[in-house]
Amino acid sequence: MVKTSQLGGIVLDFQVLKTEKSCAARLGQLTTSHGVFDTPIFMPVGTQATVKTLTPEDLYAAGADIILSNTYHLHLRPGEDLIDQAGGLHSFMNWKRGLLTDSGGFQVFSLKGLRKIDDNGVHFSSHIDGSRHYLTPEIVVAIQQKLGADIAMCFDECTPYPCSYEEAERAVQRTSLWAAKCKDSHNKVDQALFGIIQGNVFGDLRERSAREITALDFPGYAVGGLSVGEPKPQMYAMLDSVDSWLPHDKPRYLMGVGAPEDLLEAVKRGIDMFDCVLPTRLARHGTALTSGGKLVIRNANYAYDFTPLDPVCDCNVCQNYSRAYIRHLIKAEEMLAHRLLSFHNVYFLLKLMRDIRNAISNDEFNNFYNKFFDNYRF
RNA sequence: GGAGGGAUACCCAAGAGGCUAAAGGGGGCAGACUGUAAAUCUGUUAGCGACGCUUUCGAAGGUUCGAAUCCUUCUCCCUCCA
Repeated sequence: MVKTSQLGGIVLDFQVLKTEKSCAARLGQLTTSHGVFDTPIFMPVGTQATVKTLTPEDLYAAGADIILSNTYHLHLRPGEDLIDQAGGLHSFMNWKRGLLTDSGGFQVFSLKGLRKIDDNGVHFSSHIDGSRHYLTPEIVVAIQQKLGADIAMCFDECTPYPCSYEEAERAVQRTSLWAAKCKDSHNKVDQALFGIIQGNVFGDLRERSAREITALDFPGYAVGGLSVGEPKPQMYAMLDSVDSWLPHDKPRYLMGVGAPEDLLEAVKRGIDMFDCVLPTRLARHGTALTSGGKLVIRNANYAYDFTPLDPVCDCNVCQNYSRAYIRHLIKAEEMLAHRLLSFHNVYFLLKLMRDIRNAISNDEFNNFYNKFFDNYRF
C-alpha cells in the first residue's frame, strides 16, 4: 500500500526484497517522495497530464501507484512554465502519488517525419501548429525539473524497426552522449534521473549501451527502443541479458511495454517497471483485456452477451456492467464506453502486477506464469 | 383536373450508351494497435462450387453488337397551379 506523507525530500530508494530462484523475477520496493511502491509495477500513461478518460480518483481506485507523463507534449502545451506556476505537475493535475516524465525520446521515433536529429539535439516541427522547437539533453532536463516528477528520463534516441546496424549504433552513441549531458545538468534533489539503454535488436549494441549507460551511474535504468514493431521473440531475446548487464540493486524499467504476455515475459527476465498506452488505447478502440485474452467487445457476437467483460475480474466495471451494454455504448459512440473500458483495462494490468508480486512473494512465479498462459488465448 | 420533378445496393447519393458489379458518404462486419500526432487507422460490404460465372439501378416491353443510361406503357413518390 502507498504512503504519501512524510516522504518529502527523498530522492529515490530501491530495495530488492526477493529474487526467484529459477528465473530473474524479483520483488522490490521503490521509495519516492510521493509514496512507496512495490515492484514489479505497471505505470499507466497520461501523456498530456491525464490518463485519457480517467480521473486521479479512478486511478487510485484501480490501484495505480505511479503514472507517466510526457515532456515533449507538455512543453508544447501548456508549457512547463505554466505548470511550474501551478506548483508542478503533481499539483497541476491533482495527482498525489508517483509520477514519471518521459523525456521526448519516444517522439524522436513516433514523430519521425516532423523532426531532424543531430548530435546536439532534435529539431521538432510541432504536430499541433508546425512551430519549431529544439530539444537538447540540457533543455529536456530543465523542462522535466520544472514539471517536477519523481522520476525523470534521459533524452534518448529511440530507433524504429527495422533499423540498420549503423543507424542503431549511431543512436547508441548519441544516447550515451546525451545521457552524460543529462546527468551533468540535472540537479533537482528530490527527482531521480534514469538512464536509457538503446541498441535496437542488436545484442552487441545493447550490451555496449548498457555498459556505457551504467558507467554513468544512474539511480535506475530503462530499456528503451523495444516494442517498436519487432517480432516478440526478438524483443524477448534482447531482454534475456538484462539481468546480467544491469546492476541488481537498481530498478529496471522496460519502456512502452504492456501487453499482458509481455509483462510476464519481462518480469521473468528481471524487469521491475513498465508503462504502456495499450490498456487505454485498446479501450478507446473497443477491446477489453481479460484473463482469457483480448476481447474485441465491439464485435457482433457480444451483442446479446449479458455477462461481465471478464467473469473473474472484481473491478467496478465487471461488477456492474455487461458486455452487451458496453458494446452498445461503443456502437453508439458514447464516451462512457471509453471510460468503462479504460478503467477495466488499467485495473486488469494493475491486478496482473499485484498477482505477479504475490506469486514471487510466495515462490510460485513459475506456476503463475504457466497458469496465465494456459488461460490466455491469443 | 393541369404542369413539372423523381424512383440506383442496408441508408443517403453520384453516374446520363461500352473503361460500371456501379464513385462518395453513412451504417454493418472484421483486422490492427505496446515510452499516445490515435474516441485512430486498415480491409471488406449482390450471390456463388469465386483469377470464373450468375442476377442487379421501380415494373414490363422495346431500340442497339452492347442499356442504370435511349424509346413506350404501367406503378409509386414529391413540388407547384387549380
